[in-house]
Amino acid sequence: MEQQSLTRGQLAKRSGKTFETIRFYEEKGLIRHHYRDSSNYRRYRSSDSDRLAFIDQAKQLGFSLREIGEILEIHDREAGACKNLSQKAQLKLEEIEAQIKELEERRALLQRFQNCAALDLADCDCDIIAQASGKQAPCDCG
Amino acid sequence: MEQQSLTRGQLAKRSGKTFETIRFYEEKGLIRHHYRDSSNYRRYRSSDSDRLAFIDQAKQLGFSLREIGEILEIHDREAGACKNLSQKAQLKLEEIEAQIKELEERRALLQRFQNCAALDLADCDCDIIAQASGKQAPCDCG
DNA sequence: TTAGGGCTTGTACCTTGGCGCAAGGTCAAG
DNA sequence: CTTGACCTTGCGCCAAGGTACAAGCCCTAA
Repeated sequence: MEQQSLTRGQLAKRSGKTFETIRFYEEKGLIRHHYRDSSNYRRYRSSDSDRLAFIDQAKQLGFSLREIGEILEIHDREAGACKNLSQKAQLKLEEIEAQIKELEERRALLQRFQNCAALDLADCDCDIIAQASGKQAPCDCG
Repeated sequence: MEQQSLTRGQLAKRSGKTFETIRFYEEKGLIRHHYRDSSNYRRYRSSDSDRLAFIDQAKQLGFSLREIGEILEIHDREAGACKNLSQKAQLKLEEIEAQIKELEERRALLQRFQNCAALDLADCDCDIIAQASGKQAPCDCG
């Protein structure tokens, strides 16, 4: 049994994307139509909905569309290209570690700011702007 | 002694911003020029460089320019407006907590993917795309 | 035959945080 | 008087990840 071909709208429906998004992904090289039918309509393989599911998963993992494009290209080029994929995953993992670290620092900073700002005293004369330049010491506000 | 006024370029230099960024921030309402001189040049207070330093700090804390605008507006409107600022900081803190949680989940997902992809076997026939749709079980690759 | 739904293309728009260029006004020094 | 540095305005551009709309073609059913 031959693989069934899908129009853009059909593929969109199956994959939970919009009609326009399919075109967008195709422009970005993430998917390709298989052929054009006699009405010049794009025809996709039904397996392309798996491909779109993969794109969603990869987005969840934090890969950008550009990166997903690279991953898919590797996948299409070399069968079972685990090595390259593993490298990409490793890099992304390091990126995420760095992002977490950054956010944790930001949280600490913000908590300090919060400690200051939370002291809602009527006679508070701290000036967050003067503090920013270091001209005024961080206030105790009380 | 009067506060000295600065041209756009002077303020830019002092605050480590570009000439254009100053205009951009002014369009966004983050800063305001004090007056226009006889040549129609914008003139800023020298204290505006503190304001720009504050903007930088707030960006570090994870506030968007829009949010910083709101904070500055509160600051300008009410002296020592700690209460509102505290609320904003609290919200941002919660936002950051959520982002960290999300990244940690992403990290866990990615580690699982990594465990699979790292098995770089010549005879690996796992297909990450078929896996994405759930049609193929995650491979052991060996 | 006509209405509708689906498809085609090109193009513009959205947000965020700016950058960059052109055409012109202004000012001080040489 | 001219040159260069500085300023003015208005515009268009970038990435990312889409969304949206118009004008037109295609096909089918009533």
